[in-house]
This record gives sequence, structure tokens and C-alpha cells, in this order.
Amino acid sequence: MRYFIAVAEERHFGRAAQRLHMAQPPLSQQIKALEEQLGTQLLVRTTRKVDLTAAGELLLTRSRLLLAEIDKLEQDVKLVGQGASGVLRVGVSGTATYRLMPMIVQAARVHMPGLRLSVQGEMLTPEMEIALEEQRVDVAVLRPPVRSNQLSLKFLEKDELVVALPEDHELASRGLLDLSDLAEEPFIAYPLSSAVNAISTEACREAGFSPHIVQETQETSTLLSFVAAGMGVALVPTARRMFALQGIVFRQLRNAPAVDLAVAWKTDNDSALLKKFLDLFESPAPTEGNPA
Amino acid sequence: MRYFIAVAEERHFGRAAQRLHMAQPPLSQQIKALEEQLGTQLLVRTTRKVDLTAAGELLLTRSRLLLAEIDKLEQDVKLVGQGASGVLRVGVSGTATYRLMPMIVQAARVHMPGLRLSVQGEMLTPEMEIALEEQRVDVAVLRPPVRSNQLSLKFLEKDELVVALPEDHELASRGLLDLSDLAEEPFIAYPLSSAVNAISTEACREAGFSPHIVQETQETSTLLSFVAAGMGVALVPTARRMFALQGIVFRQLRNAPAVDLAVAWKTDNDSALLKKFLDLFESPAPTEGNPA
DNA sequence: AGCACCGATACTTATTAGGTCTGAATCCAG
DNA sequence: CTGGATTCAGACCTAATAAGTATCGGTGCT
Repeated sequence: MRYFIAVAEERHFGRAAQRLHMAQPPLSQQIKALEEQLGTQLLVRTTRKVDLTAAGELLLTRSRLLLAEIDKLEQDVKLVGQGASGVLRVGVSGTATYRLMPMIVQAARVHMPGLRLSVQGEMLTPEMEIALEEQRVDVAVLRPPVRSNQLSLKFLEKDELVVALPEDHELASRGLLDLSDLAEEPFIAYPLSSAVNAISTEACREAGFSPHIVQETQETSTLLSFVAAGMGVALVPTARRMFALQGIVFRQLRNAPAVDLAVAWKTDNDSALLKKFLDLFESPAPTEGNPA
Repeated sequence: MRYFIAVAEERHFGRAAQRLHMAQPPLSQQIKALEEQLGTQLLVRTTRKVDLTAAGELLLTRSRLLLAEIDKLEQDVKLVGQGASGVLRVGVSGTATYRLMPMIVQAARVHMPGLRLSVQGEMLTPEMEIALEEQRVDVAVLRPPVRSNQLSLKFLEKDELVVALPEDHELASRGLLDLSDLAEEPFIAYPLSSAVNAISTEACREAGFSPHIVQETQETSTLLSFVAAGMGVALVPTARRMFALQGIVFRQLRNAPAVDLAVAWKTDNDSALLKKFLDLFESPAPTEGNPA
């Protein structure tokens, strides 16, 4: 089949043979054998040039695809044999669920076919810590710091917090805000146990006020719909801006507080699958974090 | 590859060898060679039984598909060689398999003699999208929307959904039903990934309830037999009424949700055969759809 | 413990693929 | 119109690969 493709592409037995690192006569024989097996003429040979019949055209296009699939299968089987298979349970922090997670899932599909990811999104760091320790999840994308000493971390990225405002809010007309501008605003916040909340509250305290939280919510999408409804303002990680929700504007902060994002796993988990999975994080985030 | 499939299916080298009309030792050797080529263990042999590794499982399922495709290619090439003008591989959505498909096949017989159609019925839209992209089928009759941007669509028709009921069901005595009448009924449904399921669920939600799905099934015939057996009710496209299955009655819905039917192909497929085939759809459905 | 079962190994034979040389057909140059 | 160059096909031989035969070794069952 590969022989046929070579001949059909080169339209020349000699050149095709060269490309296949073999002599021309055996190639002619193989093609002839193929034609006999199919009971069909595939090539029209005049001594001066080689042409494809309709059947040949069909065989060319389809067998190209087939060979590609076969090669891919071979690769995939090799990968799976090297440990790229099985199930990993992944927990993802609320704020990373929509942006980072799809990237990871896609990367895993390519580099670790056969791997099933069981993803739970919109989780909070303390939840994930416990889940990791109890081995209910294998990997977690979370916001440091973690308290547990059984976990290892790898730093992924740093996100500045931005302000989410209802679009008709008076502060929406200004470009760059200061945290203290928000002192009198009602806040929609992530749960108390979340890292974003901790950082936000701390930053507000440093800016000289204590935020007035009117609503607490875990899911970012819910949080933003509260903002869109005009119930208050919120501090969310930068990456969240992509959530182009109707009725919301995002404004940058002077001296914006930042939250880290990291991938975490249980240090004593020596699964080959896990190691391979963690390697996926090397390219998008080359920085190495410090273990807990 | 065929050898591996035989062994994997029989889970027994001896029986597999028998099936392949060969002796057992060369089979062992071939499998071993395959494992070496892939650098991966595919089978776990205890002297008592043969088991598949994860890599083996992958190879089994994928290579089965590949072999089927190779065989089909062989057939198709033979057909073209014998004078057929060409082969088009057509995928058809479950609900259109029985009503629309025969019409298309007949039209093709009249207007494109020499064209062979290789039809696969009872497929789901996402399956067909992938098959089109990977060029495993040339044309698909499916239910929009499609996510892929590599495909072009032509609208064919709109089908209202009707209720399929066991004939002794209390609602069977009534003529026109409202969706909310079904709020407490057990549902037999198409798979989650199907367009009909998506539309049905959405319609139920709008009618103020969430359907209680007791059974999921892909084939319409199976679905209807569950209904006939009294396991529950189902929403199926109008065209399905022709399926005069014993023990089932169909009832119209007030404000019936509707699903579209369209023909789809890969935009960059410039086969002349395909263009001609698509023209067949002009007469029965003159409306032009919007590309994906 | 012994037998039956099953896959692996060692070795031989048959089949198939590939290489070399050569021939026939066609095109082109002079 | 003839000789050289080009290109595919056939004849023949060799090397590689697959299949066959006999046998071994380990495992579970009685």
C-alpha cells in the first residue's frame, strides 16, 4: 500500500523505488500483485508516463488516510504501553476550571491517549487538600498555600485580581481603580475558605477597609451573575475576564493583589501515570514551584 | 494485526491459531514480534489464561475498526474498477435512516447510475461530525447544530416531535397532549449526545419539569420496543410514526418541539461526485441552509 | 503428586519479498 | 529514419520472513 502511494505520488516507478530505498523491478511486481489482488487496474502505464485510473485515485486518497490512522494507532499503543493509560481524578479550582482545564484535557488527549480524566471543577483549595490526602483525587489545580505537608506543588502561574463591576456602575467609567475606591461597595465574594477570598480580604485590610460582603458564592459563574444583577462588585482573577458575561465590565487595580495557581499531588503517589501527567505542565508553565 | 485480534478475541493462542488455520507456535512468534515492534506488552500470559493489557485493549478496538475500513476500501476499489463511477460513504442519523435514506438511494440510482452508496445508518451527530472530519464518510444526514467549522450544511427539513406511548397507557385515549402531561412519566431517551435528546430535554425544562429517564438507547427500533413493553414514553421525530410497531400509539403535542435535519459534508472536499450527489437534495428540499 | 493444559522455545522448511541483469517499447535528437 | 536515452516489465537468483514440527516448562486441578 505504501508502495502504491509512492508510485501514485511520483507518477514514476523509478523515482518511487528510490524514495522507498529499493530497486524498481520488485516495486513493479508488488504493484502488479496489488492490482491482481484487487482484480482491478490501478495505473495506466505508457512507457513514457504513469497515470491513475479512477480506482487508483480512490485507492490513493483513501489509503493515505488509512496509513495515517495506522501510524497514529501505533504511536498511541506505544504511548499507552509506556503508561499513558488509566484514570486520573483531577480536581480543579473554581477559577481555573474554564480556562486552564480545557487546555490540560486537550494536551492529555494528544500526549496520553487512553487516559481518562475524571475532572471535578469549581472546587476550593481546602477541599482539594483533603481529597488529595484521602486519595479521592490524584491531582489538583489549586491556589496555594496549602497547609498539608503530604503534598507537592508545582507553580503554574500568577493571576492578578481585577474588579468585576455592573456595567452601569459609577466606577465603570474610570479606567484604573484603586482598591480603596471599593471601600463602601457591597462585595460578592468567594467562600471564606477560598484562597481568592483570603487574598482579597487581606488586600482590603491593607487598603484600610474591611469589605462588606453581601453575598457569598462558590461558582464563578454564579458570582458574576450576581455582579451583573447589580448586587455588588467582586474581585476575581484576571483569567476570569474571558467570561464575557453580559452586563459586566472588568477594571484593573493599582497594586493589584495576585493569587498563584499551582498543580498539587500527594508526594508519596508514585504512579507512572501521574508523573507523565505532570510532565504536561512543563511546556505551558516552565517555572518550578517550591514543594509545600 | 489480524492475528492479534484473533488471539485477543479468543483469549487463547491455540483456538486463535485454529481459527486462523495455522499452527500455534508461529502465532506466538508473530504476537511476540508485534509486541517488540510496539515496544509494549499487549497480552498478559499466564499458562492458564490470556489477558489484555491496557495497550492491548486499545489496539484491539482500534485495529478492528481499521481492518473494517481496509476491507471496505478494498471492496470500493474493486467496485470502481468494475466500472462503477465511484463510491460515496454516507452516514445517516438514526431518525432518518428508514424514511429519508431509501428516497436518497433511489434518487441516486436514477440520476447517478454507477454510483455506489455505502450507507451507515443509526448514527449520532457527534459521531458523524468526527467521521466527516476524518474522511471516514463523505456525506452525512444529521441533526444540526454541528460544532465543527470544517463542515458545510444544507437544510433539509424540520420534524416535529411526537409522543410514543404504550397503547394501553392512560394518555393514549387523549388526542392532543401537552408536554407537561408527561412530567411524571418515565422516559425512554436517545443518548445524551443526540440532538433529539438535547431538544427534548430543553423542551421539558421549558414545560417546567425535568424528564425522568429510565432507559437510554441509540437505535430507534430498540427505543420503540421499550415503549411497546410499557417501560415508559418517548419523544421521537414525526417521521418515526411510520414505524408501525405493535403496541405503540403516537400522539401529537401542542407546541411540539422540532428538530432540523440537514445534509453535511466537509467543506474542503471537492470531489465532483459529492457535488453531484448534493444536487440530488435540491428537488426534495429546495431551502438553502447556512454553513457551520 | 501427577496429569492435563497451554504457551514458549529450538530448529527446519516453505513462502515471499527484494536484488541484478536484461529486454521491449517509446520518445527525442541529429 | 536511426541510435541513444528513458522507463517499465520479465527472468532469475538470493535473502528475509513466515509457517510447520517436535519438545520443553510452568500452572492449576484432582
